[in-house]
Amino acid sequence: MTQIRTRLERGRGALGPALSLVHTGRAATRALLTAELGVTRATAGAVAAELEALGLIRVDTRPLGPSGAQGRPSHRLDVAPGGPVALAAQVHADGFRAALVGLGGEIVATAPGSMTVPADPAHVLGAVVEAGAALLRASGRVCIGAGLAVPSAVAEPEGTALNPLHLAWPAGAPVRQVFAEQILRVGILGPDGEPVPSFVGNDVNVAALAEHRHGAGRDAEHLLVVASGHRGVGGALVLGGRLHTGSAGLALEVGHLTVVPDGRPCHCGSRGCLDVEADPLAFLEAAGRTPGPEGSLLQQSRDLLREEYADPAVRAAAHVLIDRLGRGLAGLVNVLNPDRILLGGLHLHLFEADPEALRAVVADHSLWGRSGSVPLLACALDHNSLVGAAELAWQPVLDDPLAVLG
Amino acid sequence: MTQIRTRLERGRGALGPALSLVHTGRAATRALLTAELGVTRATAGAVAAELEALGLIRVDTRPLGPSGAQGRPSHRLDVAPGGPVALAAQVHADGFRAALVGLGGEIVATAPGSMTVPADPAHVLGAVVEAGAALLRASGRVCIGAGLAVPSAVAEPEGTALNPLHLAWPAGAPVRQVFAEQILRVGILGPDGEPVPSFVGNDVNVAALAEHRHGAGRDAEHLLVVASGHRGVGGALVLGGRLHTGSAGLALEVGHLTVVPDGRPCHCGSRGCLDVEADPLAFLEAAGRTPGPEGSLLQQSRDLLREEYADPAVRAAAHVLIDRLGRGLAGLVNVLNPDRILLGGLHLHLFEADPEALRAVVADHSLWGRSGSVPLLACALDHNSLVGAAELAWQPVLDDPLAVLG
DNA sequence: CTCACTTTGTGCCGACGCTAAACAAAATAG
DNA sequence: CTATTTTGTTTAGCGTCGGCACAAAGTGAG
Repeated sequence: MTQIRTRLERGRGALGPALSLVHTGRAATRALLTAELGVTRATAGAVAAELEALGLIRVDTRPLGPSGAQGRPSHRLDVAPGGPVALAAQVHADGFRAALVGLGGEIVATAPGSMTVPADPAHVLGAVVEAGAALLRASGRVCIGAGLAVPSAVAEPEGTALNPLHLAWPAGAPVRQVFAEQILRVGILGPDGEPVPSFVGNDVNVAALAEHRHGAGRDAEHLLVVASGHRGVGGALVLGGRLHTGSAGLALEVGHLTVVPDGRPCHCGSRGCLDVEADPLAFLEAAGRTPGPEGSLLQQSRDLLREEYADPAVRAAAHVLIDRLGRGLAGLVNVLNPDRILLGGLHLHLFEADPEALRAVVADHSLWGRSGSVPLLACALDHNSLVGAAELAWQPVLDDPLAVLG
Repeated sequence: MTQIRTRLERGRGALGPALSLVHTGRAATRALLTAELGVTRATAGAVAAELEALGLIRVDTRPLGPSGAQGRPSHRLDVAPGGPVALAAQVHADGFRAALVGLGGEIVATAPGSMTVPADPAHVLGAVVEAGAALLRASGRVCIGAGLAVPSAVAEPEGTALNPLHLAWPAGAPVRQVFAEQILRVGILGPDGEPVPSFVGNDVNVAALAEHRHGAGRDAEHLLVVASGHRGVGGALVLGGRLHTGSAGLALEVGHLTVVPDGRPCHCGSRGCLDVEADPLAFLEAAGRTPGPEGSLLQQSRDLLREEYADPAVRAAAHVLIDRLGRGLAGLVNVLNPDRILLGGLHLHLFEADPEALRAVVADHSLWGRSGSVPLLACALDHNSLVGAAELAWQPVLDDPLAVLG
C-alpha cells in the first residue's frame, strides 16, 4: 500500500529563472512571475512554493492595504529573512573587505581590514576568509558560496591574476587556487557539509555584474562599464545578463586604447594609452598637483573635483581627461555598440563634473554617435565589487537552486 | 473508434539542434547525433526520422564498405538531395550575385550580374531577386527564405543601410524593406504559399557566420573576422555560434581604430584610422602605384602581392600594411579576447604573404599576446558572403524546423 | 449591504517529450 | 560458428507543463 509514491513536482525547469527574477527585483508577486516566465499561474504558484520550501523566498499573504487596483490582490514575494548568504571578499590597494550578501544583493554584514604589509596572497586571502568566517558565525546564516574580487585580469580557466599591479603579488599568482585553499583551511562549509565553492573575478567585471542586476545597469542588454580606481583603467561588458570575459577571461582590457597620439609611454610598449592618460594619477598631474601621502589617488582626485572645481587649472584638467575618456569610450562604442555605459571611480566623478561635455565627446568620435547616442550613467551601488563578488557565488544557485540546496 | 488518436512524437525539442549538427557537418551518423545531443539512441532515431520526413535529410542505410570499426555500422545522415534551398543575394561595388544555397552551405546554383548603372536600391534588388527567381524555377526546389549581404552597416531593428559607400545608394536606405518588397513583387513563395521571409546583413558579418559554420572558423567559440574588400575595413564577431551585432547592429565597426598616430584624415573626423590606412587603396599608394582602371582595387592589390612581391617597394608596402593591420588586430584582441581570428580580402593576401610577420605584430601589441597568442587563419570559403546571406535565411529553420516546414 | 466583475491562487487531468530497458540487427574477432 | 561490440527500434513509464474548472479576495455600482 504505497501511500505517497512520488508527488509530481511542477515547475522544475523554471526554478532558476524564477529565482533570478526575485533576485533582481523583477517579480515581486506571483502574478508578475507568471507574466515574466511565460507560464501558467499553476506553474508559477508551484515554483514559488518550491522556492519557499528551499528557504530562499518568503510568500507574504497578508493584505497590503488598498492598492487601488481591481481584482484579488497578489501575495508579495520577498527574499527570505535569515536565508542563505554568499561570502563576498575584495582586496584592493589599501586593504581588504569581507561581507555577507543575501539574495537580492543586500549586504547583510561587512568587515573591513587593512594590509599593513602587502604580503603574499595566501596571507591576505587567509585574513579575508577568516574575517568572513567570523561574520558567518555571528550571523548564523547558511553560506552557499564565496566570491572574491581582485584588481587584476584573471585568466580563465586557470584563475590566475595576471597583473595584480598595486598588490605586490607576483604576476600569474594562482588566486583561485589560493582562495579555495583558504576556504578549505578555515572550513567554510555549505548546506551539504562540504567546503563551499569559490569564485574569483576582476573587480570591474564583477562590479558590472552587480550594477546590471541591482544598480544602474538593470535591463540593459549590452552593458559597458568603464572605471578607474587607483591606477589604470578597467572595463567590463555584460551581455544578456552574463559577463563577457572573452575566451580566456582577458577581454575588455580597455586601458590600452590609444587616446593621445604619441602620448606618454605605457608599460604595454605603446604610447598614449587610456591606462596612463585617464587615471587618477594622470588627472592629478594634468591639474598640476603632486600626489599627497594621505588618501588614495582616487580620493585625492575626487576631493579636487568636488572642492576645487572653481580653480581654472582643475576645471581644465577635468576637461582634458573628459576628452581622453570620451575618445576611448567612442572607440569601444564603435566595436561593441552597447545600449548603456556606466562609469565608475574617477570616471564617475569626471562625468558628474560635466555630463554634457563627456556625452559630446563620445558622440563626436563614435561613428554613429550623432544619430543616436548611447546613454551614459554613473554607477549607482555602494560596494558594487563586493556585491558582484557575491553574484559569482550566487550564480550556481540562480542557475539551478535544487542542485545546490535540494 | 479512434484508430490512431495521437501518435506521440519524440524528439521535438531536439529537432533544431540536430539539424544544426547535420548542417555544420558534425553529425554524419545517428550515433554521432546521440553523442552530440546528449540524448538516448531512441530519441536520436526519432529526430532523424522526423527530419527525413520533413525532407531535410536523407538516411542512407546502405553499407559503406569495411569501415574497420567493430560493431554494427551506422547509417549515414546526408543532406537531402533536391531538398529546400535558401535564396542568397549579394550586392557589391561592381555588381550583384544571386545563388541558391542548400543545407550544409552548399551552393546549388549561382548567377552573376552587373550593375552598369549604380541605380537606386529598388532597381538593383529587383534585378537580384529576379535572377534568384529564375534560378529557383530552373531548379524546381522549394525556397525557405531569402538573405541579402550588403557592403554597409545595417542598423537594427530598422534594417537600413547606414553607409553604402561604394553603392551610390542614399545613406539610411531601407534595404530590408526594399528587399522584402521585391520578394513580394516577384513572388518568391515558400512552402506555405506565402512570400518567403527575407533578411539583410552586412557582408563581413554574414561571411563570418558562413566561415564559422562551414569554413575556417568551425568550433571557435569567440571568432573574430576582419576583412577589406574594396574600400575600408570591416569586422565581425561570432559568439557561441551567433553573430554579435551589438544593440543596434552597429558593433564591430573596426575601421576606426587608430593605427597611425596623426595619420591621414578619415571621413569619421579622426586621423590614422584602420579604414584609410589598411585598405587596398592604402596598399597601392604605399607601394607607389596608382590604381588602374581595370579590375577592382582588391584585385589589383592581390595581383601586385602575387606577381611582384619580389619588388622591394611592394614587399616594404606589404610590411607597412601588416604593421598597421597587426596594431588594429591587437587592439581588438585586448577588447574582445577571441580564440581565433580569420582574415579576408586584402588582409588574407597580406597574411599569406608573410604570416609570421603579422603574428609577431599582433603578439607584440596585444597585452597578453606574448604568453598565449591568438591563432590567425585565412578565410577558407569561396563566396562566404553569399553562403552567409543564406545562413540568415536558414536560421529560422535551424531554430525550429517544424514551425517552418511542419 | 449586496451583487456583478476582475484578478489571483489551486487542484485535477491529460498531453508532450523524454529516459530506461529489453530486444533485434549488423558488423568484427577468434 | 559463436561471442562480442555497436547500432537501431520498440515498448512502457514518468516527469513537467498547459488547460480548465473552481475557489478566493479584492473593487465598484446601485
